[in-house]
Amino acid sequence: MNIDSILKTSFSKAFKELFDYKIPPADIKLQPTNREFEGSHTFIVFPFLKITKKRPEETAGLLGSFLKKSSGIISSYNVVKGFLNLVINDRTWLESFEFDYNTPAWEQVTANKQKIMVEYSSPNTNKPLHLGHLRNNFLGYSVSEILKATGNNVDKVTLVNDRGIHICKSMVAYRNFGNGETPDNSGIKGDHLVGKYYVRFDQEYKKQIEELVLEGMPKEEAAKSASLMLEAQDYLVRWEKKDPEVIELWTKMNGWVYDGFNSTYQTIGVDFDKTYYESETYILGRDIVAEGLEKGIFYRKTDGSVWVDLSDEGLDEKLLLRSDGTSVYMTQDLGTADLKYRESGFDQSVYVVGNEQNYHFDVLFMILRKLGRPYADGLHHLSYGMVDLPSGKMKSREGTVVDADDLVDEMVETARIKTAELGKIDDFLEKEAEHLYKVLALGALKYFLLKIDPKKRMMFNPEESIQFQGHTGPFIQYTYARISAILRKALELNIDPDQPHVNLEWDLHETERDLIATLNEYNNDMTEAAENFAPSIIANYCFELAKNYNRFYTEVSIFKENNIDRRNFRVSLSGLTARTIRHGMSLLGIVVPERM
RNA sequence: GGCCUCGUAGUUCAAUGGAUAGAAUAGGAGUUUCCUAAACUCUAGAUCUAGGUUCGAUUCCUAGCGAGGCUACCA
Repeated sequence: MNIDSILKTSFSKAFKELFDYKIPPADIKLQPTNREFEGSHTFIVFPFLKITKKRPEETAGLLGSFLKKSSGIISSYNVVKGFLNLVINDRTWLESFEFDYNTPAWEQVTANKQKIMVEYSSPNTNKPLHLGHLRNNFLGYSVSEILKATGNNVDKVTLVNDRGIHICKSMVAYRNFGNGETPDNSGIKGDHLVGKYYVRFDQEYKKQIEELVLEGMPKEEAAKSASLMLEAQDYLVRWEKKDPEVIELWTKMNGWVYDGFNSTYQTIGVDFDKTYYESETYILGRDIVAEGLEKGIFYRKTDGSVWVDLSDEGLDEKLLLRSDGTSVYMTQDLGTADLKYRESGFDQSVYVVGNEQNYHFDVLFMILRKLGRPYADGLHHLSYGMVDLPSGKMKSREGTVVDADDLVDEMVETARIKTAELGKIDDFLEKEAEHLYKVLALGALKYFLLKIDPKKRMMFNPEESIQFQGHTGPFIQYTYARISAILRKALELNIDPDQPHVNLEWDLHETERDLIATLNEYNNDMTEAAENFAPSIIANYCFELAKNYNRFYTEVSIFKENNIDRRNFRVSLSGLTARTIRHGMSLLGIVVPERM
C-alpha cells in the first residue's frame, strides 16, 4: 500500500474540483515534512499559484481542507507560508503496516521484465585486485541485485583482459627470473605471484635502461632497445601466432591468476554468469570497421588507418584501426558489444567502468548509434569515481596501492579484536566466530564503499573504514542482531510470526509511526536505486531504518508492555524491520548476523 | 592549450529548484537494578569567491580561484 500514491490521486482530484485544473497524479510532487513541523508529507503550492490565482496560504488551506474531507487518510493539516503539511491518521499507518507486513515492498515491485547485462570487475591478469577493483566489484554486484529485485532478468558478466603487452611482461620476467617458482612451491597466491613478476619486469627493465644510458645511449633509444622490452614484444608477436611455447606459459600463468581471482571473488562474495576473455574477443570488430567504411561513417587515411570523425557531435576524431591493420581497444569494444547483443538480446547493457574512461564510452556509444545498432539506446556506462587515499591517488609505482586480499584480512582481524573486547559471543564455536568476523569485516568494507554516490570520487581512510560505529555496515548488522534476539524470545512466547497483530483503533507512539513510515518508503527507494544504478540509495535507506529502529527500541518497551496485543504488534513491527534490513543489505551483498 | 567532473561542519558523506542546509565521526555533557551500550539523548560546528536567472539557488547560467580526470596508431 502506497500512501504517496493515494495522496497524489487526492491532490489531482482536488485541483480538478477546486480549480478546474487537470493534473495527473504522477505530476504531483510531495516531499517529506521537516522534523520541526507536524506531519509527514508536504506539498508546496508556489508552482501552482498561477493556476489557483490565490495567495499561497489560501491555496494551501483550500487544498488541505479538501484533502482532509475527501481522502479519508488525513487527520489534520497545517499551513506554513506556501507549505501544506499533512498529518496522516494512525489508522492509515496501521493499515499500511498491515499491508506491508503481508506483502513486503520487494514483493510489490511491478516487474520490468527487461533483459539487462551488467559487465563489471573486468580485471587484468597481470596483477592482483586492489581497492579500486573492490569498488567496482561491489558496485557491479549490488547494481545487478537491485535490478533483479526490481523485476529484471540480469546477466552478470566480466571481460577478462588476459592478453597484451602487459601480460607478456610478466611472462618474460618469470622466464628470466622465475627459477620455476609456482604458487604451490612458494605458497604465494597465484595472482600475487604473477603480479610479483610484473613488478620485477619493471625493475629489471629500468636497470637495463640505466646501463645502456651509462654506455652512452640516449634514454629514448635505450627504452626501445633494452633486451627485456624486445623480448616482451617478441612474446606478443609469438602469442598472436599461437607459438606453442608462449601459449603454454601464458596458459599456465593465467591459470594461476584465475585460481587467485576465484579465491578472492569467493571471499568477497561476487560472481558472474558468464566470463568473456579478451584473447577471444580482441579479434572482433574488424568487420564492423568494414561495415562503417561501407556506410561512409568511417574514413580511411592515406596511410591506411581507419578513423571516425565525431567532431560534429562535440567529440573528436578517433582511431579505429591502425595503419598496419591491427585493432585497438575501441575496435574490440565495438565487436564485443555486438557479441553481447547476439548472445543475450539485452534491452540494456551496463558497463561498470571507472570515470577515467568516460570519453571512451561516449565515443563507443556514439559510434554504435551512428551505425544504427538497435540496442544503442540501451547502453549505459556506470561511471564511478576513483578511490583516493589520504596520501593521494593510488600509484602502483609508488607502492601505495591497497591490495584487496590484504585489506580483507586486516578487516577480519579488526572484527576479531573488537568482538573479543565486547565479549558477547564467548559461547560461539571457533567456526561460528570466524564466520562472524568475516561477515562483519565484509559488511564494514562493502558498506563503506557503497554508501557513497557511485559517480563521486571518494576518500578511503583506512582508519575510518574499520570503524564499526555510526554510519557503518556493522551498525546496521548490530540492529539486525538485536531484533533477532527479540524474535527468538517472541518465538519462545509463541507469538505468531505470520500475523501483523494490528488493531486499527490504536494511537501510535511517535517512534512506531516513524518506523512504519520508513518501512513504507522502501519501495520508492528501491525503484530510485534501480533507475539511477545507485546502491548508495539503498545503503542510506538501511541506515535510516536502523536508526529509526534503535530509537524505537530504546523508547518503548516490547516484552514489558502490559497489553499483549500491543506487545505482539511491536514484535511484528520488529519482524518486518528485520526482514527489510536483511533484504536491503542483501542488495548490497552484505550478510546480516543473527547474533553479534 | 582544449574538453569533462568536482569544491558543503575539523574530517568523511547527504540534500527531485523549496521551510531554520541533514547525518556520521572527532570535541563537550549525560543514559545501564530494564528486550544486546557495536546503542541512545543533549551540545557546538559548514554551502570556495563574484555576478545573474527565480517568489525562492548547495542545486540552474556566466566569470574567477582551487582539486582531479581525459586529451596515444596503450588498454
